[in-house]
Amino acid sequence: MGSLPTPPLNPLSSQEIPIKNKISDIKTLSFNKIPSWISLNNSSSSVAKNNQKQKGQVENLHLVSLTKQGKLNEAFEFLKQMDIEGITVNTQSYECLFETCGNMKSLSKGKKIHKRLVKFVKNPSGFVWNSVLKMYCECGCFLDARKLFDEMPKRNSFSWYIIISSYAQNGLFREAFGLLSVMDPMENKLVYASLIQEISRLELGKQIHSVVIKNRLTPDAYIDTALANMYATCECLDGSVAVFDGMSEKNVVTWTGLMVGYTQAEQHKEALALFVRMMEENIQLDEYAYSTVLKVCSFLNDYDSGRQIHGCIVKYGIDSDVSVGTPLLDFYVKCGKLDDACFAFKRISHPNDVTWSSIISGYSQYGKFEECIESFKNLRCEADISNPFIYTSIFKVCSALADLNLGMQVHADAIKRCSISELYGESALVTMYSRSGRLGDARNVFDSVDEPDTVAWTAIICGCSYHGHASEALYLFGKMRSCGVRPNSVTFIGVLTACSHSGLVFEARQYLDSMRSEFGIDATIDHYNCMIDIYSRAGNLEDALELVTNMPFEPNVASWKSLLGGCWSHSNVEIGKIASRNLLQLDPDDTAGYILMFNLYAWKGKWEEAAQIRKKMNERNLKKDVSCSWLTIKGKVHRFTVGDRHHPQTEEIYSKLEQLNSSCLHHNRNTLAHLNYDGSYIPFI
DNA sequence: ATAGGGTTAG
Repeated sequence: MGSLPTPPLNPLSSQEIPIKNKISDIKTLSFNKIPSWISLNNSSSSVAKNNQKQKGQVENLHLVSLTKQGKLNEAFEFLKQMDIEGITVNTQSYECLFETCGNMKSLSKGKKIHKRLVKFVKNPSGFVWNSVLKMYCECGCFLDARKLFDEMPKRNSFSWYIIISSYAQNGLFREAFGLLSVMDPMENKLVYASLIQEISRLELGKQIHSVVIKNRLTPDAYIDTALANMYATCECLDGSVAVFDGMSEKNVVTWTGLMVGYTQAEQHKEALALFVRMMEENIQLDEYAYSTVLKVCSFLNDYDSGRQIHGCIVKYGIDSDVSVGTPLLDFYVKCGKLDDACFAFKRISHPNDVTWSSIISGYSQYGKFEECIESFKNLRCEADISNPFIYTSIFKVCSALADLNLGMQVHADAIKRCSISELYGESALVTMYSRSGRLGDARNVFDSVDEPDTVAWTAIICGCSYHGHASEALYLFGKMRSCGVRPNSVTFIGVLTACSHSGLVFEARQYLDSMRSEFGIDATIDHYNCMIDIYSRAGNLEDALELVTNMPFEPNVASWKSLLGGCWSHSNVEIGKIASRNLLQLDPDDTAGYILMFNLYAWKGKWEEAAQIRKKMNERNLKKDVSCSWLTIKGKVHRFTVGDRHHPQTEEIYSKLEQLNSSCLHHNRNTLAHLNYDGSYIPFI
């Protein structure tokens, strides 16, 4: 049950998420998605007998399928059976096996296949040899890789490329340069480009630049572009610009590369200026250039430039191209123009997962929850597309709606599709469960996180705090620190809220002070407001007032409201007057300012003053904001507002409420006061 | 050789 000023949106709560028919999916899937339980073992020999020409083809395909799924043990078992049946393993299968062994860094299996290759395959092609070489490189086994490379019967420029770029990727620049020096540079420009691409240290970059010059590989658009990008990677934008300016032939890739360089150096204005130059020089722009410049506009929040660029895109007729349309729609999302984003989205002829995640996250970020869920439903009906980004956004929407039913469905769906993003998705799930009243499930999700980061820890700490489990929240905060994870400003909101709920005034003050001294985090006004709330709730109204007036921020509505709330709970008219006066000065339309003060005067029997307040409120024609609460039962949302008697079971509900209320009587008057304040029994106006 | 998406609070 939650309480929000806006009515809950719950478009999916009583419906199922559309899940595409699994069987029909499988028919259209490519072979590598066929699950391994569809075994061809039993039928394989008969298939082979029926079609002698295709002997072994089905088996090899199955072998490839198992391998591509990473089921290497099953693949090896199947390989044994193929041997028993006398079926030859073809070249494609070998290549695939080496590729997967490399990807999975399974050196022992890779070596076995290598031995097999040598034993069974006469005169393998250069292509196969390169796949063996790549496997050794990817497994990080450079001794074997080098041995193979030196002895390789069919060595081509791709072999040089594989080993040299692998050396470079692993930081083995000495070895990379060693091989480079014995290679024919003119025949292997690609190798140079790949090596240049891997360099992220300026000294090394300069060295290779001089090698390039010495070997007369420049001027060359390809090489020089790589060099310019390399300087950008080494955070030496001057170097990039120098190479760029020295180039006589620049192509669109060169220009775009420098634009990206400016972006990475957070010089977005310069990037945009470069784009303008590109247009002036009549460079034929491609989708990469548009994509990059649109991201620049997003960063700059430059709606006008973006719209002009949109115009060019339409003129060139590429707004339906997914690689331009997606950054375009995301640009509109970042500018908060969701209608424009939606328009751009609809123009894209083949939206991909990035497109969908961009529009869905847009709706989620701007609180368009209904549209967000609607898009998600459309996606599930229209295409077999999903990714962890999309689910993360949906989890967030479920949190906002506190819709446990939908949240659990989507969670299950995400598990089936392996689409829960580490940390991002997991943290969103923690919040989703905790805000839906399932702290235990939130904890389960948190406990399953491999290495929780600041955000994940913060999510569970805030969850505990939200549920009033202050000591657990503070315990987790300690544990977070002992795990060496640094808290941030949001973490302290959670910690301070926890203190607030259990009246830990002294501890809260210590946490607040430790922010700067121990963690180097500057407290924001939100942190001070938490502290004011803590003092106020605990009845330390003088301390609270002192903090409001002397904190390093101008008090805002929330600061005074906390103080006024405390004055009401602790019946302090004097400070209450100060608080309400300031509150109403900042926001004369804030009803809480009037109501709390009215209640305070009324409680004290100061009817005249109370009437004054009420008069002022009437003069401004203010009505108390109507809050609503809701709960979902069997997928149906039951919504309640103050004094509401529309529900078919009104009588039962009110009698239960009466019962609950009388059992609360022994509590302090705050409990009742809050009920009154909500207007459930004595409507204020 | 160049491009596009997500998380924690109130």
